[in-house]
Amino acid sequence: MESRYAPQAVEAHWQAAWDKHQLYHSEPSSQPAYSLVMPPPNVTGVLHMGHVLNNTLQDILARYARLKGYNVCWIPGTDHASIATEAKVVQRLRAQGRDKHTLGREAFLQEAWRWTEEHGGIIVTQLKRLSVSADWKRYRFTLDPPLYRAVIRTFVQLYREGLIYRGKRMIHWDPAALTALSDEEVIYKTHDSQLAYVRYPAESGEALVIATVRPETILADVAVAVNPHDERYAHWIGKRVRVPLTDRWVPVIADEAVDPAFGTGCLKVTPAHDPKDYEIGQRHGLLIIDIFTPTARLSDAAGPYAGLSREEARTRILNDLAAAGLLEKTEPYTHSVGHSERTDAVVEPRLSEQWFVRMQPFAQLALQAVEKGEIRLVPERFLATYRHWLENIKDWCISRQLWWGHRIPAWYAPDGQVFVAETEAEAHAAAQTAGYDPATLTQDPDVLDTWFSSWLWPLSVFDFFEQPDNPDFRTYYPTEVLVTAPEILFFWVARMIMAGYHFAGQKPFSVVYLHGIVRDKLRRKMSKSLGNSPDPIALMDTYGADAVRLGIVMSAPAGNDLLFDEALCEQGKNFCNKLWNSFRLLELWRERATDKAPTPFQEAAYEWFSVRLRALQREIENLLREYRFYEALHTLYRGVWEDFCSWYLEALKPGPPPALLAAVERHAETLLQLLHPFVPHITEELWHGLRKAPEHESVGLLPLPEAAPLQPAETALLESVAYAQEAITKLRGLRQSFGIGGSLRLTVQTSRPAYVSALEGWFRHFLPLESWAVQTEPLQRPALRLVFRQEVYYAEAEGAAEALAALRKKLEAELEHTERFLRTIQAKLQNPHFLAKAAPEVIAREQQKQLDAEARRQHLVEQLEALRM
RNA sequence: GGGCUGUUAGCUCAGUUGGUUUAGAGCGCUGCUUUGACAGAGCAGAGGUCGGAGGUUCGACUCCUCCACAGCCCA
Repeated sequence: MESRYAPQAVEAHWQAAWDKHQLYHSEPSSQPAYSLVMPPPNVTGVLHMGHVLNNTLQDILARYARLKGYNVCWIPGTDHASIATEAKVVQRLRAQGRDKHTLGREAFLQEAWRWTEEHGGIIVTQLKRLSVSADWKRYRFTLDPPLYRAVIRTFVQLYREGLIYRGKRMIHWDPAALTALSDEEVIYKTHDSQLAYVRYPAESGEALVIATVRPETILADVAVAVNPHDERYAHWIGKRVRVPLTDRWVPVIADEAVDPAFGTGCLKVTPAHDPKDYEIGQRHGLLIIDIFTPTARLSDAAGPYAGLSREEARTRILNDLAAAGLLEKTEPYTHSVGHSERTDAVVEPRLSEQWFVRMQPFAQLALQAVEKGEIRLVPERFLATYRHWLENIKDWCISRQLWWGHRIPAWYAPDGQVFVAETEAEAHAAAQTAGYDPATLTQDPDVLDTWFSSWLWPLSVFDFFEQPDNPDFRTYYPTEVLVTAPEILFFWVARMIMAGYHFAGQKPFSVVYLHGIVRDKLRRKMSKSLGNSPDPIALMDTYGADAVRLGIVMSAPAGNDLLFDEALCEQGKNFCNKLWNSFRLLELWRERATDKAPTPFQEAAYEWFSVRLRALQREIENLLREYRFYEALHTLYRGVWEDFCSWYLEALKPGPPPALLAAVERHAETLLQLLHPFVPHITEELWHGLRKAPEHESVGLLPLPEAAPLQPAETALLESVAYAQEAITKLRGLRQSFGIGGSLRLTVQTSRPAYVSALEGWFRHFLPLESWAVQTEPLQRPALRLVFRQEVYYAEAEGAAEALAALRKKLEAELEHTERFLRTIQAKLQNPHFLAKAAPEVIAREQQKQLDAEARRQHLVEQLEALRM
């Protein structure tokens, strides 16, 4: 073995081997199943740190479940990402001087498929580089024929159940992608803008002043509204004002929706371009003037302003208002503006004919499941957000004016009659029956929101819609846990829950683990433009995939956003190296093993670590059961570095004889198993080195039995060894700070000589000791003293005499601390309220503390006395 | 504007139902050690009046209220 661990070749080797032997392929069996579905990344995406986090956590769960003997089925897949992919294809066409519409639907889809094939394999390869132990044989893509059919089938079903409808509604319009968006696809960003105060003249010559951030929509005004309770404007109601820059007269109306506190308390009503205004318009039967084109330029309805962009029109209109003396003032104003999640274009509220899912009935299902505890959110605090969203849910706009995706299975007759059916033939037949000529039918050109296929994911990957009772579905559904980011709790998680209950009558998963967003160490979101988003592949090339996995988990405390720092990968790499070298030491011992019997201390150390390892395993397993990945790793990290390397292996030096070594190697093997979910490659390599197992066997598939609970005697053993280790550390500190080089003659004064004597081996091994004595009486000679717990350690050594003065300072400081502590305890014990109200065992504990502290003070005082001699 | 978190060592975080002796860890920092598994290391050390102000309680990092600051989600 080399003295430095080089991950690259090792990782490549094991990845290939696992793949070749299909270690992670699952078939239904009598073993209990543990299944999970991967949140499918965009098919044409590239791996970023968010994927690394998401998939590492799932991989840890999957590998851990295998150790515990489950039949683990982890379904990987990718998402067609309708709008994102289409945007990229359109962009490429544009670069080639072509465009979607002249190309036509069929040719465009061919382009899109070509794009998908070119870029689709990249992320899969990258996930494998990270060593995602998914069942790649079961890879699914949301446009695969069975999944496509599932989408169509559920659309038809919901339509027939009256849960899908078509209607003219105000939706968010993306003027760049030229499509409708769902509420969830709109991202609000703060904008610094201008609030313009505009005069609307009345016939009387008076004028109403209205504050607006969107003066360009003045041209679409059809009324002015005030709050009915607003006395300032009571006499205006029913009068008419002229819309500035036009000669259109509009009524002043009263509506509760007007906020009297905003601006001047008057609202210009533009039903075509604002959702709130739309509702006011509906209530008052106002007409609708639409002045925008689909690309959000001003249309012919805007007269002289036709052809301008929103921004240009805003500037021009402000100028014209000023010139006409109708602009009272402008003031700076900060507000939130909706942007398209995918194109970042400022969205425009737009009235249009779209398909919607009625969400009310679904919301009930999704809320109940979580509130009744059938599905658990981790961390739990997301329940509040989840509930709030579901209680205020609006219907889901599912049609998109795009081509890449699942095409809406609706056909229209020339008079607008709709026929929804799974196939064109069925639609034609239905039309025929209804007395229409099938030849005149045209299919809806739109496709469905990407999430309309994603919400079926846990069902469709197991072919539920094709064969509801198939063995895969029966075995693997519901899945165990969904690991994802909170930002898609509504987009996706809630809707999967709805779909699970509605279509299959069962939850899709039992636990939702929500991890944070990966940020840089300055808390900034990772983004390409900031250049603060490291390329995971480059990181893996530098540090190794195991180290990157450690790095990302070490930066991930449960539930919070995580601050990723490349230094953590370095730390991960160092940890791998440490682990590597500990196995090198075992190998060295194996080569040099002699037939001598183990020393009593080696046996004692072995006994100790046997218990310590069990305690560690129990701790780690408890933490993993609670999805506390970081803490589980941290426990393991310290267990390896401190307990295993610094104490156990050190204690066994210069090396155990073969029989004991074999037992030590079993300890090492258990450690490898515990580590395997976090660092699969190095553990596999070390295990094969240790066991010389054939390539198709894996430490990750070696059963890991439950660790037995600790008996009281075992807990006491751990406690006493921890005591010895702490005392040894303090004595080493004493030696270091007083510059003592040689070995110590150690005398321990104690009231519990048996307890201390049992630990002699540890002191002898870890401190250079010349002699060791345990007694109940104080030492009468001058010596270095350490007062630790109930004992006094007297250390005599060459050169110690000179250090006595320095020791006095240390003891004095300690005495002061002890006295301060004692005073607080005494105050407590003299407080009659405390004695009257505190529980007896609490009082007893405080009294014991007082006794201990008094004894320690006594020791310290005596030591100081002795030093003055 | 509505809702939800958080504020503990230089940084990132633990701290289980209020009472374990001076509130813990990792990293970083300081000093010593180039000792035979590992300098990608070893050994030790320093460092915090638990955001502020009140309150409840015999007792508060822990419970309550208010304030300040930071962040997230939603409109």
